[in-house]
Amino acid sequence: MSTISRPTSRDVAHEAGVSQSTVSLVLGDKWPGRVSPATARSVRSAAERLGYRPNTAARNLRLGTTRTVLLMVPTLSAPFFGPVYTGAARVAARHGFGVVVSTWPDDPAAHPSGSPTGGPFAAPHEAIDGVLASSLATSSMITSATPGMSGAGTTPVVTLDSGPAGDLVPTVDFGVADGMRAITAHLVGLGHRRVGHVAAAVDQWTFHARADALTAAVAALPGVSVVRDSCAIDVASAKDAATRLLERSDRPTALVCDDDQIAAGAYKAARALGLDVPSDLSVTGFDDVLLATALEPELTTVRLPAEEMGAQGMTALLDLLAGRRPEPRVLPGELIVRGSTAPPPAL
Amino acid sequence: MSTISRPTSRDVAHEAGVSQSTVSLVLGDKWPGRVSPATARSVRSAAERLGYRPNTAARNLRLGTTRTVLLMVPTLSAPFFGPVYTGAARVAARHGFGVVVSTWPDDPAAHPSGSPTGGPFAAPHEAIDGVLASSLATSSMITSATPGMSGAGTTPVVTLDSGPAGDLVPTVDFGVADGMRAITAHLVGLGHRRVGHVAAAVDQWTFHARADALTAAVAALPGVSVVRDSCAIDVASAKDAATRLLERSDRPTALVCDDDQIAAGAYKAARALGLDVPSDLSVTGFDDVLLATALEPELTTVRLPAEEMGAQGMTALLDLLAGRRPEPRVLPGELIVRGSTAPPPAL
DNA sequence: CTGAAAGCGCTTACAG
DNA sequence: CTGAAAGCGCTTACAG
Repeated sequence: MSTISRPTSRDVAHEAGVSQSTVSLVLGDKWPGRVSPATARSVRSAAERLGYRPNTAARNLRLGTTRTVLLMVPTLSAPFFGPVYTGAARVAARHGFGVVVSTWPDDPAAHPSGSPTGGPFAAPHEAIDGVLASSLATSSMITSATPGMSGAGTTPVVTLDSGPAGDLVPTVDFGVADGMRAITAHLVGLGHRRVGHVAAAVDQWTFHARADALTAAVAALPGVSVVRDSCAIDVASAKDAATRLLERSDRPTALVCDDDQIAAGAYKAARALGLDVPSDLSVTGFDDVLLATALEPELTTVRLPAEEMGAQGMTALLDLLAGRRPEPRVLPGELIVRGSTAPPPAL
Repeated sequence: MSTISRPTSRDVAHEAGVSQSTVSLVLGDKWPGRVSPATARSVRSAAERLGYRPNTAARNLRLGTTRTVLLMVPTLSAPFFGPVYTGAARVAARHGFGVVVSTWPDDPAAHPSGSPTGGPFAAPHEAIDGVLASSLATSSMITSATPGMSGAGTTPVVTLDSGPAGDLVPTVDFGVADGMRAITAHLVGLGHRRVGHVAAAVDQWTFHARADALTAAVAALPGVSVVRDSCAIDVASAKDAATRLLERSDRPTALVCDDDQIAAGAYKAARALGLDVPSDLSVTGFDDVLLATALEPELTTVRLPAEEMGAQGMTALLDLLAGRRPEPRVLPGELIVRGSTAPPPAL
């Protein structure tokens, strides 16, 4: 064995006194019935002794796969997507896969000089076996979710948090509609009748679903009404939108916010108008990121299992790569009641 | 050309009417002086026509490199490390490198069942060309920063936010000491004389540096004193630590917090004690993550260019891989004065 | 200036 | 049960 460079399967073969192909069979777990148990044992121990680890590039070249999947997210600067990656990478690693991340071309942080290629995707730096596409715009749904750089054929895709897709593609979604219904029930149970919705002006399935679910939930309840304004997902825009809602003559007594960051903006709007949260105004969020418990009072919100979504998405993609057709999955959100919601002020 | 699978350099050669090696020379930009310009042009156009992209696995196998670097961070669930990754990946992509992320083994989210291998590192799923190691514990500094899984020889390492390392390893750090000095000067300029330090009880260089810098800055100013308490980096622990400081008989008029999340805990402690920020108590943070402007009042803090650190770290690692010895770099933080600091209350 | 050939380290028929 | 051999798609001496 050479001590300079890392050992190859030939080194292991030499050490064990067998041929290189036998090593490959044993270490690839294809040996039962083809190699004697004793030989298999000696190969394993030789490999261990030498600290052998197979060369990924060689295996990939031979097999025509990369054991790499691409996770596409809107941005990595938002607190929500780190955990999605973590979950996906954990499951991937268990199966010898790596995960590379790419942000959509319109994320200025990742593509300062503009996207080099056409289409909705930035070309990844290397070939990939599959794509995990998170938070797609409703319009770009399925067709464009198939990157064009794969030469011919189609790259297997699983969409995350992008809504149902029939049989076209496996999906993993959050139960956002149930989450919105839980928020509505909670607020109405507290006595609220005029609800404001501070909606994210972002063309993603999840936000359309949130708005639709709130509208539907309120419509089912006589005497309850909802007014809506929308904003970008940043605190300043959210504060402006919330202020517009709170300056209406029929001021809402509760503000349902499309995510936790927007809720932070609603807090600011309330304070600026001299309204106390929660005694004058109830506020709810969505996601349950760190921010939710950093705010004062702590935020009533719907917890979305981001890491679990990454993990389940990767599991589905692995199934797909193995030729199976994974069922659509929906991960339930959980209403977490904290200090930002209370009965509306007495009339 | 086969329409089934993706084109290889042989397909391009056939299309251009040249040999495969000529294609390789041209596309690898090694042609000047060895291939005629006309031939080079025709190869390029053939490659373009076919949508040729070189097979990474084959190149890696031939060259013995992976064009993959490993970014090791404490956790991806904290808002700080997403941008570090983004910056590193951006520079890497420009040079045909990919970045895989791994968290230290003690991150429970990423390693639910414990770390399989010994040593301070979880083994990455594949071979790598280099390591970007962020936020090392002071004790584990250099020696353990060299993963043992690279067979023989050493894997090139650049440390981020882990302090100076002499000539042992290239480093990229933040100017945290200057940042602390700026905070101190700001507070003392406002009239504060009793400062509390809510320190992160985390064994990383950056936090030791923050504490030391604050101690030194205060020691240089007659009549100014500092008291210190420490906590884990979460809002609840920070609230407790801040409360202990604020219940002292010589209550500080300003709380210098080791990061923005800790500052959020300080806000809570203040509110619980009926103290207004900033009229009764000034609070400062560190990092300037999203949270800083979500809080009310918005937080005076030191902005740390996280994405820039990722980018510069990758640049340094690329230099190192090219055989150069990149100089240590220090990225200055910037004091951002917002609404959480004001003169101390009149006596 | 151009091409034929070796070889990176694997996996997998195929022959014995 | 075991081994010799082909070949994945590149890069780079080497020969012409």
